Amino acid sequence: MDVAEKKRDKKERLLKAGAELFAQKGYHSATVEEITRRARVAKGTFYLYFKDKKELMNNILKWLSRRHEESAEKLNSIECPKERIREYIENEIRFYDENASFARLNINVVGMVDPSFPDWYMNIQKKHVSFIKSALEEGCRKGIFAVKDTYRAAVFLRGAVFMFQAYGVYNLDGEGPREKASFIIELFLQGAEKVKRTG
Amino acid sequence: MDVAEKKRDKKERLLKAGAELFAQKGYHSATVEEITRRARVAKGTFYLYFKDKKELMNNILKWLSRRHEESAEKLNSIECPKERIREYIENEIRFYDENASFARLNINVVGMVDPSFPDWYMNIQKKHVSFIKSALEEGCRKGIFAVKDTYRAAVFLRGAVFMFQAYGVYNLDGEGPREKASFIIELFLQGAEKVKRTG
Amino acid sequence: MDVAEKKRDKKERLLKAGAELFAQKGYHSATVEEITRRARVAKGTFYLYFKDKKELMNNILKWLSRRHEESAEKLNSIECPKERIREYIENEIRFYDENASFARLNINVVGMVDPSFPDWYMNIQKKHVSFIKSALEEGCRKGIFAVKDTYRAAVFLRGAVFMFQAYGVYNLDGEGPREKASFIIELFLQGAEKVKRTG
Amino acid sequence: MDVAEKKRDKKERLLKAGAELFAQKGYHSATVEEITRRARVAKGTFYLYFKDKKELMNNILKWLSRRHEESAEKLNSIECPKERIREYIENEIRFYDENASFARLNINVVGMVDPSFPDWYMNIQKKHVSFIKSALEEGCRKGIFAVKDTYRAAVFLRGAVFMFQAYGVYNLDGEGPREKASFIIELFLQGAEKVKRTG
DNA sequence: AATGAATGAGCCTTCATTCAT
DNA sequence: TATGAATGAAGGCTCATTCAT
Repeated sequence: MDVAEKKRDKKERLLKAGAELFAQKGYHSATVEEITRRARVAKGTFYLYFKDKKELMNNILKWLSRRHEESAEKLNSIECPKERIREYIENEIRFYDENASFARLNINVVGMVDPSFPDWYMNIQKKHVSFIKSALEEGCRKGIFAVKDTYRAAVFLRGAVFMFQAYGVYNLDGEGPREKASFIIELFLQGAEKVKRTG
Repeated sequence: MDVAEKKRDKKERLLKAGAELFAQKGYHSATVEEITRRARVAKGTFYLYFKDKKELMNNILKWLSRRHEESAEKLNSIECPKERIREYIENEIRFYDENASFARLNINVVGMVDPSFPDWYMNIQKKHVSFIKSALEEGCRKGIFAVKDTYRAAVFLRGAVFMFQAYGVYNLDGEGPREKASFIIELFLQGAEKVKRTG
Repeated sequence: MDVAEKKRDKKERLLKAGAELFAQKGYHSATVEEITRRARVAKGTFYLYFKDKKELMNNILKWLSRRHEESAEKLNSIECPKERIREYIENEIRFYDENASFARLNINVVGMVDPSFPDWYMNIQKKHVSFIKSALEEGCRKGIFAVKDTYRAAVFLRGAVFMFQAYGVYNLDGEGPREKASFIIELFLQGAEKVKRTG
Repeated sequence: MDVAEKKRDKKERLLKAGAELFAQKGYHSATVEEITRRARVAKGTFYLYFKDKKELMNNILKWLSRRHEESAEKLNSIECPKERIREYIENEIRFYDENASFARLNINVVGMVDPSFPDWYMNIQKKHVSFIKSALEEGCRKGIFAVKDTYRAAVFLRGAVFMFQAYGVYNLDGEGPREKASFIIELFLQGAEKVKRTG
């Protein structure tokens, strides 16, 4: 492993350790000392890779977001908007299942430390909402969906997904992403009212 | 104003100041000094009313929750479960609108400071979910709703409501609680699928 | 001793401790911990009286300058400019003898820590020079002195005095202020050239 | 350029960079990192040439002193003590004009960092004083000067020169070394008193 | 010899908490 | 009960120095 690789490795270890600890104890309660200890690195080394603690946080957010986005890349190639949303939901739930620390971070970060953090967070939400919105609009054009206000409907759906994610993170739930996703999309599409339906 | 009242007064001022500052800057960034200054009370006095900073937070959470619950008390007297849910949603949105600091606190508090805080938070969520669940069950029995898994459906709805609350707090939205509530309940009940319905 | 007095006392103790330690080891090598220990005060207490270490330095400089100026106040009431300069010199030497730490501070401070420090220092020098200059001008008008360039002559004399001060501080010299002052003024007035003089 | 030359070159670059930075920001505020960067040398290389930062400072002081002494070497060949002093003064002023960083260093160094530094500094002063003293004694023997206490007179003159140097460094003055030197020597020799003189 | 990544002691500063009045 | 001065533990960050390459 050459020097450049070693450096990359160390930086990743710091990002990982930071993500875990920030998620576990919050930004303030996680100390730089603790982070470096977990990353098996001396305290001073931290500052070779990050200007300060805040920058680590920013980097973690970017780093995790990128991974999150990567996990969603394949979605755009799905033709059918209904199916696309289904996959989106499944992917969301799975990603949170597999990246509990990201989930907690997302939640923890809101409103903390730096005024820019919550903004960053709401931007992510807005991206999700706008992704869903496009799919809904396309679906409406194609005669699959029937919603008048696609924006609000997207917020609505995003909320439902989010809550399932949170429940998953807090271990209040015990089922797989696929089942959850199916449940959500079905309920979203068909509603909860007792009516007779005809195809 | 007798002594007992005066005491209550000071305690409330501290609770209020704490709630505002915690919501604004987060738990760690709001200092005891700042809180007491805003409450027009000497720093030492703080510790006559609260064992420590954490206890203030706990008290604030309880205090705000109580107010939140009070705002929801009338709901139980509503006969029709559909209407009850509608009112619940409207009340939720309105309460967050009117208590933005509570909203932010709720969001901020998650995962912070003390392992007990997120637990407390999820307990609140569970209460909401279980309230919705009961209404759904009742509605199913009465032939108004048709959901197989009332628990998941409740989580679903709670999520949708939550996201609208959050959007409201972050000023990303400009409509009244009533309209939002109507939108949510309609979508929840009728779904988004383009199908013919027969009564 | 009431609270206000106690506070004043503590502040003075910190100023004194700071002056001594800064003089002894320089600004950077003297730690806040050390200063508070010497002032018999807890470390945190320091920050009740001074915003930071730099502010302590600034306060010390002002504090010592004020004392220095006070020691020179009586000078202006001396009629004869020659005598006034004589007294000035004597006072300078004595003040440095008695306030060795001030002397060292003056010397140490130059160019250190903060760009404003050397400016401050040269301003002090300029004040001295301009004091001497006035006396020389007055003396010229009264026919006591004969110097064409009073400004440069003042710089000249100030330098001579300064060097005697420094020698005193560094214990390279063993005579009293009065003798030194007399020597300086005589040499300044009569020069070093071997010539016959007639009254 | 062979290896030995290269080494010398690097060492000189470090000395130069150190001298400039110490003069500019003071000993503590100039970091080894900064010094090596300016000298276009890796950080670790520093320790191949100097045991530690303090040793660099010591070397700089010696290095500059040597240059200072070299600039004064021709003085000893001047027969007439009066002229020798005149040249000495001129050289002093000129050297400081041309080596402002040395001047600042001299001033900054006093009392800083290490107890040995001010000692070193006062030793330089003593050398100057003793140089002047010899010239004065010789002048007295030759009937040019008339001073009883040549030691104190030398301190006196050294101080005057020093202050002109300092004023020059701080840009408070705008004349050439020759003029300043003439002014100083004249005032020193003839004094400031208004008296009739006969040859 | 040269490099620059890595180290960790040490310092300034903050702030929750205590305590004398 | 109320005050606010005093405390000191703890944390972020710097930087001289070491060391593997």
